Amino acid sequence: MALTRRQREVYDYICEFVEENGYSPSLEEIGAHFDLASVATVHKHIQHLVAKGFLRKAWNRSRSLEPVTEEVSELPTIPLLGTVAAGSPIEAIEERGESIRVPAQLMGRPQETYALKVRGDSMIEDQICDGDLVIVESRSEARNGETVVALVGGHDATLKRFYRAGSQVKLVPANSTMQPIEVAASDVQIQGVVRGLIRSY
Amino acid sequence: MALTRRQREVYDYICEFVEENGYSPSLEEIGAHFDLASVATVHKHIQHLVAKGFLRKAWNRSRSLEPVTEEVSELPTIPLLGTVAAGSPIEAIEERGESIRVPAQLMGRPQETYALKVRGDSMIEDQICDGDLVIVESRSEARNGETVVALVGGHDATLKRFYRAGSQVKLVPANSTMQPIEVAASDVQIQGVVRGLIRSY
DNA sequence: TTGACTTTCGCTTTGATTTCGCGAAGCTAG
DNA sequence: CTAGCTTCGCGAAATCAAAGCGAAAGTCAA
Repeated sequence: MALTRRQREVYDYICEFVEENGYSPSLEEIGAHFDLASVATVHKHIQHLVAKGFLRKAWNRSRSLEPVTEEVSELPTIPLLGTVAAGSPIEAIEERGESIRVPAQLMGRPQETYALKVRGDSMIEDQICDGDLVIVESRSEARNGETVVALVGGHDATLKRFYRAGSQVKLVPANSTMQPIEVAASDVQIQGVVRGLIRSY
Repeated sequence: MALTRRQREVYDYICEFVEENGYSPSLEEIGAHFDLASVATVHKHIQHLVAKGFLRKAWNRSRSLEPVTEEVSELPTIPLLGTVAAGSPIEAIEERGESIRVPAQLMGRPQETYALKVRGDSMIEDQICDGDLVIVESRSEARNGETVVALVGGHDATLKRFYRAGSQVKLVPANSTMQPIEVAASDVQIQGVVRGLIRSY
């Protein structure tokens, strides 16, 4: 989406104006700067800029122009859904409404990622410990060996390693003092796969 | 959400007032400053500012205006300085010029925080493994038990647990197959203390 | 209770944005 | 070259939001 020369000039002027004044110029002011006799002209330029993604604006709102800054490294915000038991499955995921920001490198598809606070030490041998935040990508399938959030029996969420053999699924804790859970694949619902981890000391 | 000129003026005045007096102006005072005859006008401006996220206020409380500091979207960027050996000290910290953004909850003082990529498995029992990114707060002193980045003999950076007994310092790897380093306090320079950890699968 | 504030209501004015239809240039493909 | 496209420009009318007034009612803290 390339701009024409005129559009570029208008865009630059708007940016400059906003930078300087803290509010956006009116169509008339823009027109005056370019010696244009009709605001309709300015309006059309702005529509093009919006269409091409260089500007955002609210409809029919005074001075609502906003240059779109290509925030290269804007941190995605994802919801913190609740707590997941790393040990025996004790509680399901529950909505808590919080949200956190995570580094982009931990994220796959932005819309389908969420965070859970880990409870218990059952994944300790995978270096996931109590209190850690795991970044989970929402998926309904997993590959062998991946660490997953799984719903067993429809109501208990748990964090385990996933292995499938035929129609049987093994959910293995990374803790040698604990036993794997082995159930029919139909009784397990994969909620997501762990993509990242954040720990705060 | 862009402001109109008037809204920006009002907002600026409120900020200035708060800055100067330590409390927020009343509607009447704001009105007086702009020669407005009705507080209703001021009230409307403030409602817009609140709606656009520039101001917060308590309902029906005198002088409860609070300019919203843009801290929410202002994400701390910290430099990724290089690699630190979690095992035997093999290489010093070296500048690589990269930088990453981290969640605010991992940060202490923004200016004095940096990240290092961990190499080796010597901190494995503290659930820090090869490839992890540790968030380090720059400090020259540490308390017993903290995980630190230390310079031993002036040139080798290493990640260890810190224990001090008198003038002796013990740097303990969290890996039972490895030996602690024990040296005079004068030979150890603490570079920083680990505050957080980020792992990407 | 009182007085210092904030909310809310209806109404007017002012200022900006939208939308119309029209025309002149300029680019581009057939 | 030229038909068909897009950009760029004009001006006027319509529409809507912002910005203002004054008065009355409601709240809170002291």
